[in-house]
Amino acid sequence: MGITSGSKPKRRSSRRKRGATREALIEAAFELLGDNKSFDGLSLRELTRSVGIVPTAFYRHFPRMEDFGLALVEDAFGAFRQVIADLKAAPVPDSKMIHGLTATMLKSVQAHELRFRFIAAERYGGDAGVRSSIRKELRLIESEVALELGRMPMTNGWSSDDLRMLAMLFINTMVAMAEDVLDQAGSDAKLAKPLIETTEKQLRLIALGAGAWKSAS
Amino acid sequence: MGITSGSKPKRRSSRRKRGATREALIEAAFELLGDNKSFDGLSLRELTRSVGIVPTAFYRHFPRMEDFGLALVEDAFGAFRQVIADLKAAPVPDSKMIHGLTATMLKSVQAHELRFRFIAAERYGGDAGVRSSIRKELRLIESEVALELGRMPMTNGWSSDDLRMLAMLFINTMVAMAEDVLDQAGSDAKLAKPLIETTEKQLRLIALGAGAWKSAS
DNA sequence: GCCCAATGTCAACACTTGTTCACTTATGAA
DNA sequence: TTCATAAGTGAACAAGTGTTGACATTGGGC
Repeated sequence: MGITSGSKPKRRSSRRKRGATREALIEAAFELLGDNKSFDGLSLRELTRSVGIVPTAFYRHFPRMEDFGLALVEDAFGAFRQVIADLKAAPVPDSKMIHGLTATMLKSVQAHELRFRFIAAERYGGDAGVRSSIRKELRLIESEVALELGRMPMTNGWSSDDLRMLAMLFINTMVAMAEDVLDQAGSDAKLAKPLIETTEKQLRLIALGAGAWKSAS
Repeated sequence: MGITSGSKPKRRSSRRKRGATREALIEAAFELLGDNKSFDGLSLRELTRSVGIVPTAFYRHFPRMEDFGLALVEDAFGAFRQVIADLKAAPVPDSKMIHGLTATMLKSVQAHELRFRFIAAERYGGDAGVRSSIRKELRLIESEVALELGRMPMTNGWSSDDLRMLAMLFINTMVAMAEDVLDQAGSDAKLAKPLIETTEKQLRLIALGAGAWKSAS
């Protein structure tokens, strides 16, 4: 007897590993959202359908849709932090630093395309909970970048307010590039090229401004 | 007899003036979208409900939902152009130019709050048609701003590419301020203050960079 | 004043949606 | 091996959805 004793021919669906369905839901959501949809236009049913579970099973993993949104934000910013780490780790000779930054940024953004699409789309759109959660995460990243900028010789003697101001400007410019690349070019390098060239120019101009800051005011 | 001859007690709803319902639909949409909703989460029925007409009447004004989206973009950018005009018309003594620009921008954005919310929310979110339409409009505004920047003595001898680059940077910074103000401060002047101060600093830094541009590269 | 086009109404269609409830099944720790 | 519990099922509910077609009313240009 043993194993065969309780076996039935009708096994409904091969169950996933422990936390796998949760991840599958998140991944499926990013995919659906990447296809011209926004979070609050996303339905629980099409989500579970594309994962291959019954609608009600959703609640086993997320008690409310709101919690799901926050999980998405968390996951997406995991990718964002990875990008920041890449930027820090990238070996950039000082002369071509800006070029290196944009190139690394471009590659990372394209690698995590769906997550960045999500962040861009939901940053100012739709659900309030998701939005404020994104804002909070961006603030943290601002702090991190500000800290990094403070290490550079160029910013000697700057107030922390000014450092943060510069970090925001830097991030905004980078994010704008990311958004534009995803929106217009996708993974097409040819289309992306003029966008990153413009961004490089902007960063150089900002660097020039930073060099003249305070000493000239 | 005269007027009373054909009158029935059951007049369903007082009809609006000629194009009024169309405008009412647009206005209602902005209001609904301002309340934590996004365009593709907007339903035809709740829209018509809030205007006070029957669902099917919607099609009398817009054959498809898509056309409605484009109408919204057009309307919203009407407001945006108004802001640009305000910026141009504002009497700004050179010494306090940047302060004047941000102040005017802030006032205009708050005056057309709902339209700017819409632009911010749909710029990278949801419907593809709306998104690309917004991008097109922003390009036009970029050109206009680039032209204006080209008139300033600071940009003497700049290539049109560089002018456009600067215009994009300028607009991005302004738009970021607008988005943040709407998202965090609403119409509360106290909350908005630090945001515009940061923006002013950023613009001053950009101006410094522009002053050093090309001559230093 | 007449009349057609613009605008609005009503009923009905076939779906999709979120959430509940009571069950069944598999898994991992004891 | 036992067994509590996490994970998935299926039926059912009351609402909400977009779109159709045929009909009613109004107002502005002739």
